[in-house]
Amino acid sequence: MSRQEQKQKTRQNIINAAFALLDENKSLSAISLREVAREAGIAPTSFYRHFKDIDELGLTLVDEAGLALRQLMRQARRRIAAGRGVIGTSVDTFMEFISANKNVFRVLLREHTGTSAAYRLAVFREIQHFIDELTDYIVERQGISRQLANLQAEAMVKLVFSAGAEALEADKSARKEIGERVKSQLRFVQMGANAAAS
Amino acid sequence: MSRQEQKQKTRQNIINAAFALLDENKSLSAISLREVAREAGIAPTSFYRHFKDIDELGLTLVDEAGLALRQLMRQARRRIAAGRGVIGTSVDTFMEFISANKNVFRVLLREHTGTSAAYRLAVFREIQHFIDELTDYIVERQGISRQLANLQAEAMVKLVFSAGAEALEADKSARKEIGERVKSQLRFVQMGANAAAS
DNA sequence: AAATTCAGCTTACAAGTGTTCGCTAATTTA
DNA sequence: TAAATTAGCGAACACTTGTAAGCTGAATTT
Repeated sequence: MSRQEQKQKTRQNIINAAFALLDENKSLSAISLREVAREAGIAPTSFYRHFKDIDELGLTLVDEAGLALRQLMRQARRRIAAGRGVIGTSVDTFMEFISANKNVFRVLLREHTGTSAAYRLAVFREIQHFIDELTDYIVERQGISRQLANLQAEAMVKLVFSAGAEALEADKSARKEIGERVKSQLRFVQMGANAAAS
Repeated sequence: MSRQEQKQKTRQNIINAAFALLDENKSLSAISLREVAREAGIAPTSFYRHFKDIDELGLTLVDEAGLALRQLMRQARRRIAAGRGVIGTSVDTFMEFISANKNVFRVLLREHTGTSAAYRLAVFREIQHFIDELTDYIVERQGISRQLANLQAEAMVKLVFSAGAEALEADKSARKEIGERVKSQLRFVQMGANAAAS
């Protein structure tokens, strides 16, 4: 294994260790450098060979989480194209993603209202990205004004994220129920926006 | 001043100190006992004369915040009774409350997705309370089924809280804009729910 | 083959943490 | 008035934290 490869691997170990520590009882600002190092199996001081700060690691995690989110969106669109309803498919895909990547979603959720302005901004950007893409989709699909579509998209994303927050700690059957509720609520929003357009 | 009075006063000092520390960069789980004691002007060890834990203080803060929220609701209802639209009045009242009690609202927001299960549950209960009261109001006012009203209320509260989160860090003009946006979104939800009822 | 680079290590330190113990001084009770 | 209670304090404890300094050994370059 070349030196570069090894370094890359250790870096990934650190990232994985951090995600593993971000369970329901720890936020980004609460994980310590030493803790991460311990989990990653390296000496505390070796951490600095890979990240300037613990904050730099944090921002990396937010980036990775945002990336995963975008992949999720693509997946949802693919499924929609294959038939079925937009809202139903999207929510189901989202819920599946959450239960399969709990800690990834947790980072976004937690840091969205967290204590670090930098993290908050980073998460905000990821969510905005999400809203923008949904806005495009709605404009195209429902043929309403961009402004209305944006309001609708924002409301929908917020509702879905809120539901996701609840779903994180729920078991399978509760998650299903949460999913159904949010689907109804999304339909309210959709109908309301369409009504407002005419 | 009697001994009891004095003790009560010190206790309140501790609570106030804690709220003061909960600015945009600190969460409940991040404030240390010693920090609070310093701010309250007492010795670290004296803290234990008033609270068993720092967690006990945390739950007290959540309770106080919830109380403030309920007072807010009452105030909003009073204003509505005095005329004007429901949604407009409620949102305006809410936004005023937030800018006047930033740290109080911050506690609810932050700990809602925070790292302590106990805090999360406590906040969840406060929000649920809020939703329940709104549900009653909607049933009475819009004459739709309890189930639909509950879905509507939940969606509305979530949207308002999300908007509140943004408003916390915004300046006055941005806050106004956020308020207008969420009002539109609430109308979407309302129209959608009414449409679903018929 | 010799020189350079550099990921990872050990050691060390100052600063902060929660919590125990025993004391004091003043209020409250008997 | 004497005894009991108790809010608040200082000292001390065993931790954990971030980070600086300097070394080692193996991969890389010359």
